[in-house]
Amino acid sequence: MPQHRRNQPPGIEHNVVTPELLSTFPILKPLPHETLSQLATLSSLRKFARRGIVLNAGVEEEAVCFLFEGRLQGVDFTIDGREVGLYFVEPGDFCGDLGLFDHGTQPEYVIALTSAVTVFIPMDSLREVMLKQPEIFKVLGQRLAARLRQMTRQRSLLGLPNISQRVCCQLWMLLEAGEKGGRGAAMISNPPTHMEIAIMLNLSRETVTRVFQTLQTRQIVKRDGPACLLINDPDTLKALAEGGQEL
Amino acid sequence: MPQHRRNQPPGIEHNVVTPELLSTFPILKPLPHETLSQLATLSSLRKFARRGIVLNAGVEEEAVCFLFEGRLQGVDFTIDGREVGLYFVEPGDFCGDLGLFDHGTQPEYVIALTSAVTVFIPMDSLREVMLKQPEIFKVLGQRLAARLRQMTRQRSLLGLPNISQRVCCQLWMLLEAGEKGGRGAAMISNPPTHMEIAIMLNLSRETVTRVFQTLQTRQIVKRDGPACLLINDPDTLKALAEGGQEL
DNA sequence: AAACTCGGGTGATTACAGTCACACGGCACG
DNA sequence: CGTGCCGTGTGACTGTAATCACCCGAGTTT
Repeated sequence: MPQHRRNQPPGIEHNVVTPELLSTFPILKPLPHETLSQLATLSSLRKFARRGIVLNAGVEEEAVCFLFEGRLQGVDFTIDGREVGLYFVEPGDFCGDLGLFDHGTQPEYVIALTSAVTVFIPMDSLREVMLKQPEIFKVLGQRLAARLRQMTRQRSLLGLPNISQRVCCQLWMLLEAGEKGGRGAAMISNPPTHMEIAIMLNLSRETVTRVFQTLQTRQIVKRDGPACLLINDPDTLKALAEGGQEL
Repeated sequence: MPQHRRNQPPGIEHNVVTPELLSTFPILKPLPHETLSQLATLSSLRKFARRGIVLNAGVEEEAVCFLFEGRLQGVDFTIDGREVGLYFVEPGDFCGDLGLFDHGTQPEYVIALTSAVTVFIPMDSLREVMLKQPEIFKVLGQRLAARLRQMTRQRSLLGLPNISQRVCCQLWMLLEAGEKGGRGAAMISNPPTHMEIAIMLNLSRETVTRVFQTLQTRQIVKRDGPACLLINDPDTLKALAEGGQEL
């Protein structure tokens, strides 16, 4: 955890969940203080090391996981044990919310990509709150819809027969998700490792590395330390992503 | 449309939507008759020929599509024009409901696999109804969750490196979706064509055909006319799907 | 300082699925 | 009736990504 946390909410250092901590999450913010207090007493703060398992697939998770710090990833495993990357969770966001809607089991694993600080709010209490507060229900529905859209996009990515195009497309999506920056140059901070990209795109790590190599020699992207990937030439990247240009 | 429709609800032959027709859809059934009548006056009956485009991607669809008869498929296209199969819609089900939650655009196309009869209900009226009837809202949320689960499963299918395993897994899922039947034999009615399976699994049509050939010569499956696929040996199919056996 | 791990980089080899080309039967349709 | 389309079946060829094996450097642990 290299970067400093500024304005650290109370509670973190004592492993205690305060209403203030909860209210740092956009979706919980509109809740009345009283509700937050009640939720806070039921919630627990949990920290995970890199590669730690945050949510287990298959079991009926009894809590929704709110990410305060770090980065998580939803992953699944094929029957033969291959890892499949599904989505990322960034600070302020949450995961494991599917059970809120249908009482079903968590469909995929969620693991910590970096060490992470999370708040677990019991599923049933949150569900109660959500049913009483249509506003929250609505927002949760929107999030669900957004995830479905995202999965659809990702799925169509996998349909691309050209491998470099697939990688470039993924890079482009990562760029869109992060800050776009000004014309002519952009960057992706804390980019996924080659391995992580590979499991998202059904590729081998080596193949991803090779694509990155050509992207680098062609000056389209550039590594700037381990936590930053510079996109020197977003236009060309876009062209590659859309198949308007071959690598 | 070879098979006879028994108990045809009123309205179909006059291209008029009646409340009774609407109430044949499970999700609308609990609604009071008055609400149904109102929705009915706003709705329209639309028929599609095979390969007809039911919902367009990108545009903000102004209606949710309820399928009365036939079969639809959600499809997407990659940037380079390849078709990507996403999911099926069976009679009694609906599609294009994502906009109900987030007012966004329809993420994927929906096309008719057979000639189809549908009812289009304006999105905004349905949204109003849903917000007034928490019961409906809840069911819609459940459906959304179910689709997310289904997409996740399908995504992990695509991660399988062994092609025959992928096909067998898909067959197994189709089998689960339909009627299971007794031990020792089962069937899939109206199975997708090889081409349709191929675009669902990111394969070429020929490859799917070849897998089917070996499945047939090994007596695991058997064609019974164009509308039925017999699964002689579900156990072996399952073993193949789970990688316990090589083809 | 040695011994790790982890992320990245590279070459040689090879299996294997895509592509192309064509053939065949069924069925709808004028 | 012939014509055309559609779904399926097959062979030959080939491009290409996976695999394996290895190397390197930067951090960390001990």
